Amino acid sequence: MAKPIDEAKHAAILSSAIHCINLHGLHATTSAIAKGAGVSAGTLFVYFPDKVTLLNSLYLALKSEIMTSLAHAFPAEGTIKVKAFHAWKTYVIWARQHPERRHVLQQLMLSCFITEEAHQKAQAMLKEVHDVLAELGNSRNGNNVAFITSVITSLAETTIDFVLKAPADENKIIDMGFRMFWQALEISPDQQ
Amino acid sequence: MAKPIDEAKHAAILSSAIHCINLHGLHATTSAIAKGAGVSAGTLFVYFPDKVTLLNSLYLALKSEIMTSLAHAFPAEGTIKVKAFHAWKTYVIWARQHPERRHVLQQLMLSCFITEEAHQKAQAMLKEVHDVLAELGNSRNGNNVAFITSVITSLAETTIDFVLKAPADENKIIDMGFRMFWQALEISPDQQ
Amino acid sequence: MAKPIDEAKHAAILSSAIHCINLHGLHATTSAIAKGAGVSAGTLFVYFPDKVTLLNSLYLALKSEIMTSLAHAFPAEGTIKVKAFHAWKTYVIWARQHPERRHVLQQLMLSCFITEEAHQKAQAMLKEVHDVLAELGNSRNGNNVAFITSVITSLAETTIDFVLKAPADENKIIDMGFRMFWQALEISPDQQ
Amino acid sequence: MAKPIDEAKHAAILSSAIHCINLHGLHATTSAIAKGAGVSAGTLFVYFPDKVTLLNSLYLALKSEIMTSLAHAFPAEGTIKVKAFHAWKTYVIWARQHPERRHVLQQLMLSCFITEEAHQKAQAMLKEVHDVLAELGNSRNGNNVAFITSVITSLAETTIDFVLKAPADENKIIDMGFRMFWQALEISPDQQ
DNA sequence: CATGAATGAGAATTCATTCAT
DNA sequence: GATGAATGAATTCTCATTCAT
Repeated sequence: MAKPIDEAKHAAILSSAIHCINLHGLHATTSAIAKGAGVSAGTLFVYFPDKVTLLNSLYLALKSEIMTSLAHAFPAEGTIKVKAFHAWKTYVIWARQHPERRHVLQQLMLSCFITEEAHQKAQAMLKEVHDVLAELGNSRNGNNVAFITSVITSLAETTIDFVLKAPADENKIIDMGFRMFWQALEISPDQQ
Repeated sequence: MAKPIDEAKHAAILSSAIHCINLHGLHATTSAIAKGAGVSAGTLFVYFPDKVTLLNSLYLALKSEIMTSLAHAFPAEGTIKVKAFHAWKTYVIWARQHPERRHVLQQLMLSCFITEEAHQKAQAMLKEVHDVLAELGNSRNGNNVAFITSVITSLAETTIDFVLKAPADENKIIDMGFRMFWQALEISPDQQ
Repeated sequence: MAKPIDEAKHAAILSSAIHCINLHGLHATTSAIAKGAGVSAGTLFVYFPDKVTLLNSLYLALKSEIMTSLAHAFPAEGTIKVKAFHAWKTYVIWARQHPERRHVLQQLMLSCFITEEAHQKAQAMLKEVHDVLAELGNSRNGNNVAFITSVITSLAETTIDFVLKAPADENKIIDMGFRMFWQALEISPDQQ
Repeated sequence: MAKPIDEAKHAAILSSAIHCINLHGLHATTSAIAKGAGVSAGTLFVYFPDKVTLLNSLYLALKSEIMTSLAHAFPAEGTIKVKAFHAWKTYVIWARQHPERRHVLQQLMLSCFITEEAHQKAQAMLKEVHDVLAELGNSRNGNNVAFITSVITSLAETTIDFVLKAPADENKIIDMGFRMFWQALEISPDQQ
């Protein structure tokens, strides 16, 4: 790779970017990010050609981290419900552990800086999860996989918001959210 | 008595802000907003003391618009399910009709510019809707009104995303989303 | 005169200008001055064509006020020392009573806004005082009237500074300052 | 180690500020000052965080320069009159050589931009001179050191004004001013 | 005349990016 | 590669002045 030598600096810059963007939004300045990473303003541009590229890299890094979490200890042999619960719980816990990363990711997803290419790479990484959801979707609701995916995501987001507000009830809320999600899937396509 | 303050200009600035922020995010410049509203750069600051105040006003204006839509033709005499469906459908259709307003509102809600005071004013405006949701929450799931509110909101957001992608299926998707939501509420607090 | 009708407004604007400039220097804005005078931003420009003219008018008004004070109860029949003490005391007391006017006058005199014409008009107003000083100068130090004038002024300014710091000792300081001034004049032009 | 911070540029900015403020008062713009110093608008803010800090730095730089002049060739072994004459002459000549610096210093001293801290730092620098004046004050007029200080300063200012108007008579005026000052000190506290 | 909204040319300051060291 | 001073276009906001009401 043409990547510069010091992998640690690359990571430090992304990590500092998370911290700065969490606090100041996408207005976070490159020099603040550089300072937070312990490098000079100029060095940041050795690792990332410009700020937009940095933001896209950060977006992919965060998405990738979530994917890695989901892949870990994945119950490949379990029932579909077990798989779904694994994904659900993993995501909620990741977000609980890293609320600032989630906040940054939300801002990046809404921003006009993320390129179509980055969106597609992120999509590709989701493949494994997508397969589980496809299985779910197929077994339940016609072929509306994309819709199911979005519903699970948004219910998960809501669950996370509440876990963050009431950490003590984490397990209770995770369960309750998952039950709502599971129940939601019980509809039949033609039911009124 | 000089030129009286021009309500139309106030509205034009907010409207231009929606357009600019939709395209360029919160980086949208005040001078672009002013130009889009057909006023000079300085005039914007006659109507809003500074950019942050403009953003907060915009936030409240959008929230207020949604509330007005919901209040219109509200089935005060209907069953709880009828009321909930009215709210659901109204919101989804508003967002379908004004995707750029929704996008701007999402960005504002994530941004660090909205003051606590504005959040509280918005909350207060939601009172009517909140009451419906409270009724729902009480009749179903213990007292978890806040959680129910968030779930309905997030499911609605997801529904909107899909309506925007497939406008032809609008009614089908609205129904499907609402059924998922309704079904989700069927869980009992102690169910495993 | 082409002057607009309301003499009271003219005065109110000058009075407000004194207050504003005392607090914020020559950066004081015309709209702040107008508001302080109880008139609208536009009305100020009915009475003064522009800000520079306002500042020059203010300069002349303050100089004129001092002249009026000096002329009042002037001991035309007294000895030269009596006349000088009258002038000295009158000026010091005016400044003690109106420290903000003195502060504004100092700023105006240093500023680059006062026209040569205004300076000359002020000079002309001083004629009476100038005559006393000329008499002083002639009786003592050759013809160095201008220098004497400056010396008396600067000693007076210093005296004022101290009266303002220690109002209780006003009379003592006024006397002490005057004695220093009088003593200073005792030099002979060729003395070493 | 990148470009080291350029002391010459720092000085050039202060020097340009003197020139601009002399001509246009404290309204002198930062960009005019930057241009005059041969640096870009942004560079000025590398050396001074904001305009007010620049003005305070300039104030201290000018005061410091005067102090350095006074300290140079100070007749530490001379009589009190010799010391006083050294101070007097040094100051008058400095002002004659740098009338624009004196004009700027006068404006800064009257302005509302100079912080209390800067005033105190300037005061501290004056210590040596203050000691001479204290000696003067004590030997003559009770303990009125502060008053004596002010008198000498104001007489010096007057002297400078006249030297600037008639450079040919410089020495004559310096002597005459000093004799007036010296004579002024001859008063006894209780003399009428 | 009085008003104050409208104007737009600046003003101070920021910041992504470059480049000499 | 690393540094951080230098840059200057861009940005928010100000304010003397005008003019429609």
